[in-house]
Amino acid sequence: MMASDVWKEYESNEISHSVAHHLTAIHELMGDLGYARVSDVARALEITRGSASLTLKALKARGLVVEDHNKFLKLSEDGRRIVDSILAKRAVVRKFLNEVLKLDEHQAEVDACKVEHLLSAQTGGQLLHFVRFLLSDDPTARQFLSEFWSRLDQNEDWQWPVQDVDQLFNLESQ
Amino acid sequence: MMASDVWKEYESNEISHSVAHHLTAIHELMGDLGYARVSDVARALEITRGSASLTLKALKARGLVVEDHNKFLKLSEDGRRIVDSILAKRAVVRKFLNEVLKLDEHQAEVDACKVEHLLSAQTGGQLLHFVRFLLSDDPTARQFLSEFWSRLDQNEDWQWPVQDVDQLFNLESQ
DNA sequence: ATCAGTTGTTTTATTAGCAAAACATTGGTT
DNA sequence: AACCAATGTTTTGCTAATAAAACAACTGAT
Repeated sequence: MMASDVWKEYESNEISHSVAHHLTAIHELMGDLGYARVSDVARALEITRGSASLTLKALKARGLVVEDHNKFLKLSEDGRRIVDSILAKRAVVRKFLNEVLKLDEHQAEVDACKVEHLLSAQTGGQLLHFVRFLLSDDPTARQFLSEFWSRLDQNEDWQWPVQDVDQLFNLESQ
Repeated sequence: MMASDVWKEYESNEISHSVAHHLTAIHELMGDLGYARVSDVARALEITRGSASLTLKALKARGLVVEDHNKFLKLSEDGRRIVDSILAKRAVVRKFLNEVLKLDEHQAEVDACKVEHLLSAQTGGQLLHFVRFLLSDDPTARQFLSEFWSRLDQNEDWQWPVQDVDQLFNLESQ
C-alpha cells in the first residue's frame, strides 16, 4: 500500500510555513510594538520588504490580513484564529519535547516551529490533553514520568536511525 | 524575541517532503516489485514521468540514488540511511498518535507523513524511547495510560484552538 | 525648500516542484 | 518490416517564496 493519496495532502495544506510566520509575525508585532507594517514584518522575518509586500498582498486577498487607511496591518478574525491555533500547537509541542522528552530548548523550539502548521486541530487538541495530564500533579503521571526519566538516563547509548523498522517496537524495554 | 533564526531552518532542511517520498517510494518498490524505475516511482507517487525524471536526476546528482546500466534505480548507502530514519520516525509518530492519543488511523497516518522528514534524529530517538516505554507492559505505564484514557472519555467537550496561549497549561486538569 | 532616510510597490530573476506535451528509444507483435 | 505500447528525457509553463534593484511617496531635519 503506497498511500499515494496521503503524501499529497502535504501540499494541500491551506497554511504554508511561510504564511504561518507572516501571520504570527503580525500578531507578535502588535503585542511588542502595538502596530505592524510591511517593513516591520520583513524585519522580523529577515526577508526583504519586496518579498513581504508580495506575500502580504496575497494574504490581504485571502482575507487573513487587513490594511489600515495608513498601511498599517492587522489580522482579520480568520487570521487571528489561524494564529491562535498555530501558537497553541507550537506551545504544546515545544513543552512536550522539552519538558517530557527532555530535548534541549533550542531543539524543541526548532522542531515545534517546523511542525506547528502541519498538525491537525484534532492532533493538537489530543496532545494538549496528554501533556497537561502528564505534567499535572496527578500521582500516576508523576510516577510514570520519574520512571521514564530514570530509564532515559540508563539509555544514553542508542543508535538512530534504526535499520529494521518492523522491529522498532518488538524490542522489550530492555 | 522573534527567533528569526529559528523559522528559516525549515527551508534549510536537507530533505524536502517531495524528496523524502521519492526515496521511500524507491525503497518500497524494491520490496514490492524487486526493482524501481522512473515510471514506477511516478506511478507510485501519482505524478508524471517527466516530474519524477527531473527530481530523480537531481537525487542521482546528490548521490542518494544510483542508476543501473539499464535505467534501474536503487538507493545509495546515504539514501538508504535517510529512508531508514524517515520510516522510523513515521512509524513512531504514527504509533504515538494512533495508539496513545487515540487519533483515528488515517489522521495519524497523514500527520505522521507530514512531519516525518522534519523531526531531528534526536527527537525521533527520544520519542521512540517514550513510546516504547509507554506501550510496554510496565505496570507504571499501564496505569498511567488507562488513567489518561479514562479522562479522555470525560473530556469530549473541548474548544480548539485556544485563545490565550499563556493559559494553556495553567489550567488544572479539571 | 531641499536633502536624506524610511517605507511600500513593482519588475526581473531564481529555485523547487509539479503538469503537459513533444520527442526519442526500446521491446514485443503481427 | 511495420506497428504499438511502454519508457525516459526535454522543453515549456505554472505557482509559491524568495532576492535584488529600481522607483515612488512620505517624513523629518537642517
